[in-house]
Amino acid sequence: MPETFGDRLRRIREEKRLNQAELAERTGFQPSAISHFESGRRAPSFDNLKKLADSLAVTIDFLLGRETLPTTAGPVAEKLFRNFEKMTAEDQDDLSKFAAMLAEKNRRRQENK
Amino acid sequence: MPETFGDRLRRIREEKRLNQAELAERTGFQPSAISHFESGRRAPSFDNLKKLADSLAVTIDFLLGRETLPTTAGPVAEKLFRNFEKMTAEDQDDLSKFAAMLAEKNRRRQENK
DNA sequence: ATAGATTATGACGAACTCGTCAACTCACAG
DNA sequence: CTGTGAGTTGACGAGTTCGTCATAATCTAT
Repeated sequence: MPETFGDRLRRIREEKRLNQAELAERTGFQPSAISHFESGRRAPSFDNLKKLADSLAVTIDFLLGRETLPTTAGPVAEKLFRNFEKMTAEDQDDLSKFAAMLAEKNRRRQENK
Repeated sequence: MPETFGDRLRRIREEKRLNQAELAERTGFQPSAISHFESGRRAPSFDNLKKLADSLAVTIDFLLGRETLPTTAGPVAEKLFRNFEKMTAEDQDDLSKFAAMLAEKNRRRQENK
């Protein structure tokens, strides 16, 4: 059985360590709307699909299971990379180290259940 | 005026040298449905968005005008990019703010010299 | 200018999502 | 046991898209 849209949404949300209420707040939905999407009760409309992808900082294609890289998109990612271009190489290294630290922190949390 | 979804759909369809009827046949719509989409009278639903992207052989993100990253190349950018995907949404926000700070610092330094 | 292809527009009921809200389960901490 | 937080489910009217069809408008040649 293939992974449904709802399954994928849930998986990505949990990877980003958001609960339904938090994701609802970011997207401007009711928490129940997230639940409806994840359980397959409703399919998000055009506009709301965009909001979900933005809030999770992933591509819509990734959200829909067309696994083409990069998986990252949206306003947060765009701002980050735009600013990345505007700093010194040294600052870029520092930023990258900070990112590695955050990613590592998340990896360890994943381990400890 | 930003390019609307309908504008983009039309542009891509014409690039592929399809008329509305041909695209309609590929997607299983009525020709009028394509016209409705291109003129902005209707916004395609979740499912139909997928069909359109399939039939035109483009990503949904491209269809929606989301610039696919990265514009930046190099090992440092790639590492940052990979780690970005592996952190919580909140950390992504924090990282982006840190990047904005560094970029701002560099901008001010440029001014004073 | 006439004919044919292409696109545009508008209507119809059916089906769907929307936001909102209430009621319910379930896990877990005090 | 009691409460608190997270998630589920189901309902409601309002609004939208659905497929289908008819018809008007526009373009493209001969």
